[in-house]
Amino acid sequence: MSGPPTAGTRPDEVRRHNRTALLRRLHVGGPCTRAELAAELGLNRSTIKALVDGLAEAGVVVEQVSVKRTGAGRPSLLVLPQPRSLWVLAVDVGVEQTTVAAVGFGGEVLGTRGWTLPRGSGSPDDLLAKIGAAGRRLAERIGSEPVGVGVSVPGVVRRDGYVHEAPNLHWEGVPVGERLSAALNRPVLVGNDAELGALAEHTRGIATEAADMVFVSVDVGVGGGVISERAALRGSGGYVGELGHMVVRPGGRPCYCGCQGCWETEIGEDALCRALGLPEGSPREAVVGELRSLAGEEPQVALTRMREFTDWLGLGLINVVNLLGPQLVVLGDLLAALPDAVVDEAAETVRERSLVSRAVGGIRIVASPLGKEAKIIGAAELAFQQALSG
Amino acid sequence: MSGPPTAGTRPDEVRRHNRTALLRRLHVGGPCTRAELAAELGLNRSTIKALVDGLAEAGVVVEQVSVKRTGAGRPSLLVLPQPRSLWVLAVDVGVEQTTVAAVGFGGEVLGTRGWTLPRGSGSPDDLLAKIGAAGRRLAERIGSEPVGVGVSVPGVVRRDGYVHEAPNLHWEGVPVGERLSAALNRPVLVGNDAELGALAEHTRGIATEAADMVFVSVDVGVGGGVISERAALRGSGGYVGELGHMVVRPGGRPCYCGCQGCWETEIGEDALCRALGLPEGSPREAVVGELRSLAGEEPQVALTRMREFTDWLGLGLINVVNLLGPQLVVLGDLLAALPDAVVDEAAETVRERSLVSRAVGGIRIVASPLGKEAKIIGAAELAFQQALSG
DNA sequence: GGGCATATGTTCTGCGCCACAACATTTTCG
DNA sequence: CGAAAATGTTGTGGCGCAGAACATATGCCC
Repeated sequence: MSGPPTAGTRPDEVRRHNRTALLRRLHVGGPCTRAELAAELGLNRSTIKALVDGLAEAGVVVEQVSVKRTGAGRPSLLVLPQPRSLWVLAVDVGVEQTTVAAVGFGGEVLGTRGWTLPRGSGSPDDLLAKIGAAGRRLAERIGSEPVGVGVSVPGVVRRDGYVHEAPNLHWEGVPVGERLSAALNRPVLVGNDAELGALAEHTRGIATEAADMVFVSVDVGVGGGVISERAALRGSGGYVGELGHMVVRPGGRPCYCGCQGCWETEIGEDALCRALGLPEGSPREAVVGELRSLAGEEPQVALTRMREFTDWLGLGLINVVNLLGPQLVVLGDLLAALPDAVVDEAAETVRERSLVSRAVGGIRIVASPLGKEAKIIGAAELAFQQALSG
Repeated sequence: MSGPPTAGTRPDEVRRHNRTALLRRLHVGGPCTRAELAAELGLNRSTIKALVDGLAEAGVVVEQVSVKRTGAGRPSLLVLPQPRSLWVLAVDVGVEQTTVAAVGFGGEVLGTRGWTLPRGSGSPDDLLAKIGAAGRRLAERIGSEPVGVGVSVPGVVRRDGYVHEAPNLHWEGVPVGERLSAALNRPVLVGNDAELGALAEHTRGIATEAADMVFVSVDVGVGGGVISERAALRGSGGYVGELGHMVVRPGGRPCYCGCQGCWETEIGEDALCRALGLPEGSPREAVVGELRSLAGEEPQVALTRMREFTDWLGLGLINVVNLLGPQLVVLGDLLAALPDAVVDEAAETVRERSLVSRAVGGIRIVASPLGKEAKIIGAAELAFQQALSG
C-alpha cells in the first residue's frame, strides 16, 4: 500500500473488526464452539464470550451444549448462526432467467422465486419491478426485512449498481442499484456475474483455499472474475475487468465491443456452437446436451472435434495466468459442461506454456462445482460482505 | 474479502496502525503540522501529540515552530521527518547497470553507488557480493544501519527474494533475498522491476492520485506492475504478473517463454530496434537517441515509421485496460522515450476500442516522469512499506 | 465410584489507547 | 489592548481486550 495515508483507527473499531471476523467465520465456516472461535480468531475466552453474548442477545446466534466428545475438559458451547435472524436478498439477472432468493446468515436458502423471459424481451424497468415484488413477497413470508440486497448482472457494472452496458440484456445505462434500493428500501450492491461467480467459488465453492483465483465463465459472452489475496479485484470506479474482451486473435471476428478477435468471439456461446457443429444461437439445452454427449465419448473424439476451441481456450488462459498469477482457475456456466478432455488439454497447455504457471507451479484448472448456482450465491455473499461488517 | 476469517485485533494494534499511518504521511507527503496530521488522520490533538512525542523521543522526527502564517490562532508545530534516523538500502539490479542507494525517511537520497557490467557477464554471487559491500560502505558513511533492504530484479521473483527466472540477466533460481539478508543482516524484500516501477510512480511519481494504475515498461523485455485500490497486485506465491508474456499475436515470433507472439516480441527492445530501423541488440544509447530524434520530427513522421509498433502497443494496452480497468497507465523505461505522437495514438486506440475504458472514462496513458529512477525508488519504497509498519 | 487432570465457562481486575473537556498559549484582527 | 480563534497541554473517562482466579463439566485411571 502507498499513497495518501490510511485514516486513523479508534479503539471501538477493534470491537467492530472482531465482531465482523466472528460473524464471517460463522457464516462461511458454519457452527462451531466458542473454544474454536477463540483459537481461530486468536482472541481470549473472555472476549469471545462478550462478543457471542452480544450476538445471542440480538438473536443472531444461539448457544447450545456441544454434543461431540473430544476428550477431557468441560465441553465448549456450540455457537449456531440463526439464518432467519439475518438474511439477504440475492438476485441473479440472467439472459434467459431471473432468480430472486432469500439467503440466511450461515448460507441457508430460505426461499426462491424465479421466472423465465425470452432473451432480450421486456424493459429493464419491468424486470426491476418484478424483482422488487418478488423480494417483498419473500420478506413477507419470512416475516422480516433483509439486511441487504446483492444483484448479479451480466455486464459492465459499477459497485453502486449503475449498469453501464449489458449487451446480452440489451441494457445500457440502467441505474439498477438506485431503482432496487428505492423499491426495497435497503442497501443494494450490484456486481458483474463472473465477478460474483468468483466470489461464490471462493466463499462456498472449490476455491475456498485459493487466495488468488480466477473464475472464467461463458454464459452468452465471456466473463471473468478475479480474487486476489482473498479479495475481489476491481478496477477504477468499481468496474470489474472484462476478460472476455481481451483480444487473442488480432484480425479475427468482429466483436460488438469494437475490436476483432476478442476471446469472446473465439470461446463465447456462438463459438461453442460452431465448435459443436450447431447453428449459432441454438437453445441453451441443445448446447449443453451436445457437450454432455461429447463428454461421454472417448477423450480423443472430444479433443478432435473441439481442437480449435480448446486452443483458443488455452491461449486465453495462458494470458490470464501470466497476467494475474492465480493458483486456481475455475471454469463456470457453459464452460463447466466442457468434456474433461478439453479442460485437461487446456490446463496442460497453460502448464507448459505459461511462464508464470511454471514459476507458481501446480496451477489447477477445474470446472465449477457450483454451476448455475454460482451467480446467485455470489450475489448473496456480496450483500453479506457488507451486512456482516456493519 | 471472504474465505477464512481475518484474525482478531488487539487494542495495541490500534496504536501501531495509527503510528504507521502517521509515518507514511510524513514519508510520502513530507513535513506538515500537528494540526494537519490530526485533520488528515482523523485523530484527536492529544493522540497526535502522544504519537509525535514518541517519535521525537526516538529521533525519527523533529518538531519546530511553524513559520507560515495561516490566520488567527496559535501556530501549529511543524513535524519534520529525519532522513538519517531511519533509512533503507535500495538496490536496482539492471541488465547493464546495478545501483545501490541509501534512501532516508522522507525520501531523501543519502548516497549512491553504481557500476556497469556488460550484459550477462559475471555470476550472480559476484554481483550479490558487490552489492553487499556497497551497502556496507554506505552504512559506514551514514554511521548507522539501514532498517531494511529493497531490491529490484528484472525477472520472475517471489516476495521473499527467490528469483525464479531473470532471462536478461541469465539468472535462474537465485536466492537473492536469502543471500543479501545474510550479507547485510537486515530484512530484504525483492520485487520485479516493473512492479516496483508501479510502486514508485504511485508513491512519488505521476500516479499518486490514481488508486488503480498499471505501469508498463520496456527495459530489454516487457514488464508490468499493477496497483489496485492503492495496493500492489501480486499473484499466488507472491509472484507478480508478467504482462510481457501476454500473447497478442498467435503464431508470431517465438519467445523464450515457449509461446509465440508475446507482447514482448512485438514491443520489446528488439521490436523497438526493428521499428526504428536499427539492428537488433543495438546499444541502449543508440535506441534512445533514435527515439529522441524521432520525437523531434513531425508527429506524422514518427507515426508512419512506428505504425506497426504503435498498433501492437495499443493492442496490448487494450487488453491490459480491459482486464484491469486502471484509470492511469504509465509507460516506463524505453517506452518513456517514445515520441508523444506514438503515445497519443496508442492512447486514442485504447479509448476508442477498450470496452472498459469507455465505461471508466478518461483513462490516461502517459510517459513515466521518474524514468530510470523509478526502479530504485520503488525498491526503496518496498523496503519502507515494511519498515514503517513495524 | 472417587479422585485427578483437563478444558472451558465466568467474573473481576488491570492496562492501553483514544476522545473529550478544561485550561494554557500564541497569534490575528478590530 | 482585548476579543476571537486555533492549537498545545494535561487530566479524566470509557471502551476493549488479556489475564488471573475461581467455577463447572468431562474423561480417565485406579
